[in-house]
Amino acid sequence: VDSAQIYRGMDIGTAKPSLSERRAVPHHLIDIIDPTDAYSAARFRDDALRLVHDVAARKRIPLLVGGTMLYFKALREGLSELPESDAGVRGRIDAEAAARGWPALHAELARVDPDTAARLKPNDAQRIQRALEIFRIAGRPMSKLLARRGRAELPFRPIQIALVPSDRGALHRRIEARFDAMLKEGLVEELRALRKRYALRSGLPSMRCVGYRQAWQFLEGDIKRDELRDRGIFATRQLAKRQLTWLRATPAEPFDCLARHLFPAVAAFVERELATRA
RNA sequence: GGCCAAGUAGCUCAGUUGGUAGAGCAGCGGACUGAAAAUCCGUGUGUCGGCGGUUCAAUUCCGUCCUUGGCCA
Repeated sequence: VDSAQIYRGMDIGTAKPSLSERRAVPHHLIDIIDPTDAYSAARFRDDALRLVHDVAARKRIPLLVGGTMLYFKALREGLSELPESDAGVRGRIDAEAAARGWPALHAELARVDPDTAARLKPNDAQRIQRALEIFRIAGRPMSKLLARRGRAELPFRPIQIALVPSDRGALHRRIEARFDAMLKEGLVEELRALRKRYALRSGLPSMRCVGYRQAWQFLEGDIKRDELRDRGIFATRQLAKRQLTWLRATPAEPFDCLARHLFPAVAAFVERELATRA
């Protein structure tokens, strides 16, 4: 469950598991698309359901690991039936936004889909674009389509475990060390090579990933080396904070007796983690 | 040792022709349905370096001391 490790060639900045780790435990949904392409929550849900089925059929236990919380939510709760994204429609909306500004498109959305416009801010480019895209393709407002709940029932019972850092300062120190290590391993050089191999643009989802966005700015000469380090660390911290916001909004379930019985090793791990905390 | 400049929010700085101050970044909180490591929203009391003086009133003017940087010895 990771929206960054899907990209081929983006190894250092996405902290992909090493080859030996992948040999010890088979990993999935890594290196599945080129950095020029885009993935989606819907594709993730389909892929994840298929893989869980396959793994279970081999009498193994599927572990869903990662921090892309929207993907978890899409898997758990399902998605409504909405039209897929369309590059042509998005291109036209982008052009209109460049000319008139997003608040103008927000006002336009308010005319065709007042409910969705009411919950979106006038500057939320991405969501305004999506809502307009849906209306133009489907001819119906997004709010109406969302009213029909997607099929949510899962063919398995997920046991959810989240480790929330108890010391924000320690988290920040680890993030700093992590980004320094990535720079040392050659994050900038990796991106330089990727730019030669693929026709990349700064607006691509892959190039907006934490670390790659800042390394791109560095290669363009927009920022200096120390700014690359600072901004990479800032962006990682902010991502971690958003993930914590998701976790707080996710109702906690007790790690119950059945889970302990089924997964004694996981139970032991959780107990050890809890024991190290005050 | 002398001269000059600077000391204001965690950082970089603005500002107050005297009525106790504000931006960017960071941080913190929140939202989240096919781009989500994305996108967006909210949130700023800090001995305005210390001490003293002038004044109804000083962060602002004056004196002095401290710190930092530069130049001269």
